[in-house]
Amino acid sequence: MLKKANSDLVRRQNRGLVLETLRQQGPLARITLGYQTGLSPASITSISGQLIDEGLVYSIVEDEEVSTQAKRGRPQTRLALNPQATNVLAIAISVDGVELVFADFSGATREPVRLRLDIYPIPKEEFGPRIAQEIKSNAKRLGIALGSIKHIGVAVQGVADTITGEISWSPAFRARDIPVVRPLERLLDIPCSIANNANMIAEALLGMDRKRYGGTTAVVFMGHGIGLGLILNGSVYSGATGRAAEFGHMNHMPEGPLCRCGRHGCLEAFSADYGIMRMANDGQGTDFDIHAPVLDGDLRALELAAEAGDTVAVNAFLRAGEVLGFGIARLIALINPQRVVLAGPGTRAYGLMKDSLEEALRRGLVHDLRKNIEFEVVPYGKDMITTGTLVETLRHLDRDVYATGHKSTIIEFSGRKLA
Amino acid sequence: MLKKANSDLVRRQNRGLVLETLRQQGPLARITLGYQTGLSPASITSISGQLIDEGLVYSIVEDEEVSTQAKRGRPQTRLALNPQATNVLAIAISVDGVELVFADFSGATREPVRLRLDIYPIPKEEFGPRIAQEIKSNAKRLGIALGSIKHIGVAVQGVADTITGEISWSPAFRARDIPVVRPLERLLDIPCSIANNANMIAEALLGMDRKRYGGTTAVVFMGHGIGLGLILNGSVYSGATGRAAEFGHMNHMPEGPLCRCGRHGCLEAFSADYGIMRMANDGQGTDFDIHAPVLDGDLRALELAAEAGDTVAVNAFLRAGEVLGFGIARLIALINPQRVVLAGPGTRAYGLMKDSLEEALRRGLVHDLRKNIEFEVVPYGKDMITTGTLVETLRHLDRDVYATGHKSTIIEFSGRKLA
DNA sequence: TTGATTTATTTTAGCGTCCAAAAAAATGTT
DNA sequence: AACATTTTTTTGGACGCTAAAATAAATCAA
Repeated sequence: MLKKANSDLVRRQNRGLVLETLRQQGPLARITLGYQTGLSPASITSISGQLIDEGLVYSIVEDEEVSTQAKRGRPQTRLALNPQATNVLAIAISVDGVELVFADFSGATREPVRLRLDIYPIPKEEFGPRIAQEIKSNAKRLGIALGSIKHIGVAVQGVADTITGEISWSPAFRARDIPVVRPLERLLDIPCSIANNANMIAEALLGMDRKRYGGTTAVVFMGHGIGLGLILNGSVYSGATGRAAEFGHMNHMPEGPLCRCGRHGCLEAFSADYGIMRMANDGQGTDFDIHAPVLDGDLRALELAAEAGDTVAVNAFLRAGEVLGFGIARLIALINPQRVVLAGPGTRAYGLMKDSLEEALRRGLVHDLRKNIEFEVVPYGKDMITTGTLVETLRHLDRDVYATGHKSTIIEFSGRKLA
Repeated sequence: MLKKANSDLVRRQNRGLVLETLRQQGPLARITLGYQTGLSPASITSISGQLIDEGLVYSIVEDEEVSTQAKRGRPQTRLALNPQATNVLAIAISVDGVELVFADFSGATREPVRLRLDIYPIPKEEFGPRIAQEIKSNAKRLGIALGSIKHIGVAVQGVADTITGEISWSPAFRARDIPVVRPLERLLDIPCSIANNANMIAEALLGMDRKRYGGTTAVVFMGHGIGLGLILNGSVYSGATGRAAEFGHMNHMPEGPLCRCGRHGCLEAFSADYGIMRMANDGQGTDFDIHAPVLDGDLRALELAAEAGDTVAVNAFLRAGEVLGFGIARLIALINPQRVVLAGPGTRAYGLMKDSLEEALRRGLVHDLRKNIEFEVVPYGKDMITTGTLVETLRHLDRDVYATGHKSTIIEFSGRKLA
């Protein structure tokens, strides 16, 4: 259903457009900004004037002639997002621990902070307060005023419920339904949101190259688990109840090996790191502790063995690739994306899985669907998750918070209007 | 990325809103319309005035006091969509043949026209012209001027490419890549679009009850094939390249029975009517012609046998239900919809599949995901597909064609402006 | 050095849309 | 007939956008 439109909408949308354009393209002169947004120079003057007054944007004073080689005419003065306008915080939670990344309004980040916390056994009510405490002390240490932080984005490995703001289930915790958003908002008085980390990788890709990933893209995350981020018509889709897609727990075969979730035959029971290790260790998984975190050294050793031709190791990776291939075939049959991206630390062993994965795609998918899909493996950077979280958080500020303008704020100062 | 906003956008959106509100809620007084849309009475007067001038809406002259019991105050005058403003046409193509349904701007339909055409063997270039011919003659017969038809919506069983406007593949044709949109537009000079019939059923549900189906709903169509219509965040999603989801050809098991698409183990090879018949006939499908259309009488007989307790028949339905259940479990793991709807003629035998389907859901899906999903079977009406197509077509007119207003049209009359 | 030229930005004047408030319309009540 | 009530229309103003004019700030050329 359509929504009512009025001049408020127009202002919000165009302000948001200007902010997003500056964010994506870096500092731009007003004339370029006008060209990129489609707005007239007059409107740009008006909108940017307000944004400057509000301290969100500033006019760059070009020292010397910079790069712009002496051209005729009045020189351009470029506008940029003001880094000091606000701060944001991204939090990544996984079996590897908890990481905080502070950033300013321009998106520039501070050094990531890795918390020294054993979160696995933590009782569910203690997690939120504990993190809030860490945020406070680290912000203080870095000289960031708590009040200057306008949003906190949390990315978690596992199932995040974006509506209740809880971690429904995560391999990083023994507990379930751990409240995160509520306690952080209450204790810190900062708006907060939570999402699944595969979705945040999708956001990061979208932030990197909107043209490439902007249509319909499936981002498969391979690591301690198998996750999925879906980009549909240019924006990241998160499930109906706010719960992200559970691709790793899509069933591959009814009577398969035991999964960490308690079911049998989930995709991730074959293709996540623990599935591969189990397959290599005993082929059937009878005496293998699937809940123990897989050490990267052990996995690396298995990869080397496979590369050296060890049959058991080779087969473990081939099986992982095959099952992943069928999973992707099913995904394609449902969603029909233009592009499938493999990401995450698990892609390091992609070479060992490639053949069986492609064979599975051939067997599991009609040619018509397969032929138009671009397939790619992106090199994995550990910071993709926090980067994506920051992208999402800053876009939220651009579109929903600062696009509105401060008119209402001014009125709030009292009933008395400014002359 | 956001788009530029201006007063043009405001007008279009609000005009569209008024048209959609009248379409969904029937005739309304201006005051009610204002309340429903959130627009002020002044704006409603202005917008509806224009719509009336353009002949899209008219003011109902209430003969006598009608239902409105004598109330104080100026009586309401209700506004309604003008049926004569335009006509539209929905075309449904399936193995059962081709059906035309003409409707006016209010959505009132004429008697469906079932074409006498054997389309299966038709060469791909002949289909479009042939249909165009039929449209012309039937419109003439019904006294509908071709020029009054402003849009044609086509729904097809199979894979429709909404971008090229071709039928990529359909069980109703021997040929592939049959152009539809292009020839109809060229020969009739009427804008045309094509979609998958499961998507059109989703549109029909959405049109019936927006609140119920408006969030994220998966509509599974059971019939000669297994189709899927996805409603994501309130609107029907069609795949990236414009190709609708191919749920029926999602692989269930690598070495399964042969499917009509040529692969082995597709969902529909177990659960579509021909899959069930094959299973009942020989259990393995060695000497069963899967390409022959299944006669409804035969299927009905099998259902009766199963209801009477015939083991082979019972098992065929149970197997169909089981595989469909696993397919739906996989679908849920990916999309996490709020609601799953089963529709189509195949639901007649739902009672025979229910137990195994539910058991498969239990085995294939983590409890967390399963517990929040509403599951329902809707009784199937043959007209759902054309109804959905008309819903979509009329919404397109409301939002994209008539929302724009006729200002540009007036200017087009010549360079000369009207005084 | 000065005026012409060029390009970027700001100002001005006007337009379209929305809305609050006032006015008008159309009916019922007393 | 005067008043009350409800709906619809009209009026006057606000907001945001834009074309066009004006202004600003530089280079170029003589």
